[in-house]
Amino acid sequence: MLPSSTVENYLKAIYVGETQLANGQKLVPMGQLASVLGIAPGTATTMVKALAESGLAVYEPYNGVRLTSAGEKLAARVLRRHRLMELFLVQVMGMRWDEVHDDAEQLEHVVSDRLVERIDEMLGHPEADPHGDPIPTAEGKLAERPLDTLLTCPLHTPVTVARVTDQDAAFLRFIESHHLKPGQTIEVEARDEVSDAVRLKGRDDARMTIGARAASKLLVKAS
Amino acid sequence: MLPSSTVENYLKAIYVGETQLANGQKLVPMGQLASVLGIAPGTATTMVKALAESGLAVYEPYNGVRLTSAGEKLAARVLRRHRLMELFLVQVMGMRWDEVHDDAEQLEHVVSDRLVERIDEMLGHPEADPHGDPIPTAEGKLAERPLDTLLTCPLHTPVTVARVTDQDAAFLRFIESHHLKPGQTIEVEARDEVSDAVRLKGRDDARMTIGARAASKLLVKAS
DNA sequence: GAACCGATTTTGATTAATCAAAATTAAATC
DNA sequence: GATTTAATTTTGATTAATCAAAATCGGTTC
Repeated sequence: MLPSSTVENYLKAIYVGETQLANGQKLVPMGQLASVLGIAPGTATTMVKALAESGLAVYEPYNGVRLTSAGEKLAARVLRRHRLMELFLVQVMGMRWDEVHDDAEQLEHVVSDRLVERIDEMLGHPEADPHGDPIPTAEGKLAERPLDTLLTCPLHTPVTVARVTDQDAAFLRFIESHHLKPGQTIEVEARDEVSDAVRLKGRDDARMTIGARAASKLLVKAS
Repeated sequence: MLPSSTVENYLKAIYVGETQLANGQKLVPMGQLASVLGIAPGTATTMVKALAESGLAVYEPYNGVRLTSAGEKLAARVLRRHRLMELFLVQVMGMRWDEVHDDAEQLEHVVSDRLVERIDEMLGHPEADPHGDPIPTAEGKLAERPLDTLLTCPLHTPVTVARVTDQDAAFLRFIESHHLKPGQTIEVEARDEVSDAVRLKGRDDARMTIGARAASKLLVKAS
């Protein structure tokens, strides 16, 4: 029984939700799930019970939900398709990185294994999509490495942008126009708790100040 | 209100069904519709009534159904996507012409206008897909020209294969291996009503005999 | 014209996915 | 410990799409 697009979306949301949990936590709460999927809370409860029934998730009433290994496998497949499609649309179809999310959101549910693997090959078995999000392997392994954000990385030290964790088109265009895309090198000059601001030194020593909320969406590694 | 994949499939089936009607006929019978869509006859009736309700089709009880101009517009859009995707999968993704149908069947419902038009451009605004089926324009115009089949074309006269009206993979592979793909030139040497056979002269004067049913699926034009 | 037959329509049910609103629970506050 | 609150679950309905099987229709056949 192959999963419907709806089920795939639930699995993906739980999978991604799990990776974002504070250390130690292991259950994604219903409220969060409902909100990222844009559905009523009661709907999430009903659906998650069905997922548990079919062995894809473990459901603890009032606590939340996590995936079984079967569920994780399926979720990784969907995420693999999504991220490969995003990269394909940018690299091969020449689309902008801020306009590929919605297409990938649809395509992830319908592309055949044959086509996905051909795309993977055409792209040279890439490890990350245009936003730096890691692409699960065909076997369902996801290499999530722990990264600093611009709120946690050391000051006055060159770092390389590795990942942008927001799909909003306007935000992505801002990132691009300020040379903050994955691969580019920057440095945090100062953080101010009170004003909630982070001051950066970018390419050509350009200075810019962004809010803490935005800074937390830029993941970096030492460079 | 954008149409569901199901509705798109009904529209496409009616649209294609209309073009295959004997001259003078204008209604697609429910039975045929149900059979090409692989659904129960009663389901077709119910759905077609709903299509009529929403102004996409005209339904005459016990006689059949045809599209309104609004329905035709939508159907042409779906067909355009399907055929452009087939050609894209062959030309750009390097897939074989006998393996692209199922992927295109899914993709036709989800690719965005932006992506479709980019593909159209990348392919140089093509007029036909790999099977020779004409691609409707973005405005919904379909250039269906009347063609002979190998059962109706003149004998002992060179003709060019223009279109293969069967998506069966085994059949397509047969066509390919015998050099009968669209664009290739052949000649009908003889037809025999009794044995139901058609004898052809192909590339390098190769002789072959095919059945009338197969011959009717090869559309040709004078060359 | 009566009887039959194949195609079509109706009927009654089912499944997946959803919502709004009422009921309940767990945890936090007093 | 009683009360309030926020999250969650339950309930009752709805919509889209489907089926099987019974009923009906339209057009031959006798």
